[in-house]
Amino acid sequence: MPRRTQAERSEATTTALSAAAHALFGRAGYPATSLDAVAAEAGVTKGALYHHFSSKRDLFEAAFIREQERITARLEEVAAGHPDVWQALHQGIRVFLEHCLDASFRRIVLLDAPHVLGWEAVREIEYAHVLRVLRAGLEAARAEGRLATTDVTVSAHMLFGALCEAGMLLARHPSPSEALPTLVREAERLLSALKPDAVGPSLDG
Amino acid sequence: MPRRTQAERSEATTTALSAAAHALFGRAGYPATSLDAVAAEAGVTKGALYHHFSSKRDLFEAAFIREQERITARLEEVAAGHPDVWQALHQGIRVFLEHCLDASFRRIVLLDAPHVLGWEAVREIEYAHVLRVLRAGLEAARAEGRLATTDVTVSAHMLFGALCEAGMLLARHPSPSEALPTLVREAERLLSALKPDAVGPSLDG
DNA sequence: ACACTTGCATACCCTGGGTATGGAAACAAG
DNA sequence: CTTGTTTCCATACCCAGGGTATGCAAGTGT
Repeated sequence: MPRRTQAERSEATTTALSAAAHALFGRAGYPATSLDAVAAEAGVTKGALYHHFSSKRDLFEAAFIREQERITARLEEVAAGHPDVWQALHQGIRVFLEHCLDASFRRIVLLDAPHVLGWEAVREIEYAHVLRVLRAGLEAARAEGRLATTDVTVSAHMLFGALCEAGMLLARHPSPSEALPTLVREAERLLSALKPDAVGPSLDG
Repeated sequence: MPRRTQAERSEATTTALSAAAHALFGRAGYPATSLDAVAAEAGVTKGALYHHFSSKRDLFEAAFIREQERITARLEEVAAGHPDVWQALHQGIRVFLEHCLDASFRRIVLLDAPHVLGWEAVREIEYAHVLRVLRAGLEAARAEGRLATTDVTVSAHMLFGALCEAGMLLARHPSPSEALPTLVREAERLLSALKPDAVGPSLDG
């Protein structure tokens, strides 16, 4: 590699490290992934790693953000393709659940992130990605007067929690393609609770 | 301590270790808790620890089960005190959310367990505790013809996921006591989606 | 051409999970 | 009450792996 500028070198190793970290964290999980292994996979040494990332946690955060951007891009695509708010939400649910079949996503986002980054940090980052899209969807429905929820943020969070659990359930199922319709149906049932004509949380029979 | 039988000694140190582990894991979290610290807190050494527990993970599992038993006992109490199925479920939601204000519970059950034990193991254990109670509640409602869900297991899981997220939200709120009513309301809204007269997951407007 | 900064490799430190060994106390058998 | 055996646990150690310190070569501003 003759005559590369500093910025080029820097960017090359950074992305190589980020990609290697993403691959290894997603395959083996956080604790089973050593920094030496990441550096080796990226073709550099730990010295380079610590020059660009301050800690293992920092490196993991990069991988986490990478995953967030992937799923967010998919969801925004879906949202853009469906002018009707509820249809967009329904399709978004399906796409999210299908996305949970990806082992790296589950490992990094659902299993390791809360523990490694802490709930606060995860929430912060997700607010700029997945939760932003979900919130936007609910907000749009509310603007059209088609949402009964008082607190959109809370609803988005709870719905997201339910979807994550459903995603794990789906992935663990012996035949995910068979289980998917049921999961989607039940998820949509929960979503429908937010519609204005739902029975609501009254304490009747 | 003059003349103690083997079983007594064994049981004493085991419970001491278990209690110490529970305390430290709950306060500092899994990675920040060293086995030396646990042993010291229990008044023994690592030798004793490894004689009774096979690994750090094993020790954590004991702490996790301890937490499961605590919340499960509370919920069964609630269930027993409310003859009406839906009222029991409503009260159960409130009690669970309030229980999330306990930092040890959040740390051990919500944050660390999935990562340390793996989702499968957590699910297995929760099936014998929290999820068993929730499932029983939903099953009871179904037996009375007051539940629309086709798959009770799936509904229980998703509801549980939503409640955990709500619990984290509650705990992080600057004034949990103020936030609690909203959280409970929204949780009940989701729960009401399972009632037979809810609008359902149809693809209407 | 010069000092100076950036990018990274090598070598090292040290916490902490896990193991191996040995001894003391309790139990079983004669 | 011995004597062999097992249970319980402390001491000492191993080593993987996250993080740090140092040094050097390749780029960079003047």
